[in-house]
Amino acid sequence: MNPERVAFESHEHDGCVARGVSAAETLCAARSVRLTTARRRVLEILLAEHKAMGAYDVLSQLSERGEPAHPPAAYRALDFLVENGLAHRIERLNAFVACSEPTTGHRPAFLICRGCQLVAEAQIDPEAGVLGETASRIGFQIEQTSIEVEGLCPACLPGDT
Amino acid sequence: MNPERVAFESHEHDGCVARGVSAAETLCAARSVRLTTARRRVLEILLAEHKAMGAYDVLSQLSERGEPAHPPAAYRALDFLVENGLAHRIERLNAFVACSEPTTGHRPAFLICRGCQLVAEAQIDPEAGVLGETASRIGFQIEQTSIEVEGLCPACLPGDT
DNA sequence: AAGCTAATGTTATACTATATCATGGAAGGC
DNA sequence: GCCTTCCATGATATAGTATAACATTAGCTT
Repeated sequence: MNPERVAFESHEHDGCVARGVSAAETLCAARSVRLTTARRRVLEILLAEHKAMGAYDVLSQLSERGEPAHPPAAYRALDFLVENGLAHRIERLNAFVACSEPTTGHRPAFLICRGCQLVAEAQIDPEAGVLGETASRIGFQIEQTSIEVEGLCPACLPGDT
Repeated sequence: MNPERVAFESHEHDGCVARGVSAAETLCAARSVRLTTARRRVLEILLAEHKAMGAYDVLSQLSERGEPAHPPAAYRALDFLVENGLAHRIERLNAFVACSEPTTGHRPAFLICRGCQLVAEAQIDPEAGVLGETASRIGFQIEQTSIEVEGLCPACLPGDT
């Protein structure tokens, strides 16, 4: 399977939420961190789309489900998910997306379609390649990376009618 | 010269502002766009540091110089500079930095030091390497890229006292 | 059950960015 | 020279994103 294709391929999406939550439970248990109700709800909301959602989008989804819906509720849950690799922050969009491969520690790159808003994750090691080479040459120690590209996915390319 | 080293190397910084403004003038003339006073001031402010500055940091610098200082004044000038490749937006920081190589059209990567806040620009072609390969394999058409790494520059690494 | 720690509730506020409409100023045509 | 046109700026208001600070609750350990 090519993780980076998931979002753009048509797929049985129903399973995404269930599988994602289940993977998260396993991961949290292994780490002895608590996937509380609030955190699980937010994860479910993110998993329901392959799109990036703003914190306030998440908030209104919470509100629709009758959950507490003040900003810190959303941000705290999102922070937890990001810290634990269950979600990622898309800096270009000030938004969040569920991780598509939560079992592996990783620093993915993102392909963001400006047509359909889908976000795909590509498993890329930023330390490899020219960037890592440049960093090590000048003695820069990489801690965090954001690699985000915006453009058009195959389905949104003109000509694909 | 290695452009990506500029910010982290000690250098005669006085020249940076003058050279940057002069390069901007040439570039704007060539393109028949206007480097107005407001835009030049903002560019000077950015060039005075190799750090990323928030729009409101720029705004208070403008205010200190007796320039008009309402948010649109800063954002408009910053937008102009970014559109014309004279400055870059650092998404991770919601901030802006003067371009260190304004003469060339480019989509640079950024090395952000969390110790001293300096931002260095690395001339990297994002379409090369694994990312471009992945994109073309799945048929994703890249339009914009943000490649930003955060970490510690040589001078801020512990052990360098 | 007591006591500790992590998580959540609640309110207020800080920070980032843009919409909108009014005003001013430079460049080219007549 | 003057007009027109377009681009840039002024000015005000407001939208959108994120966190500070402190009170309260809930889960775990003993």
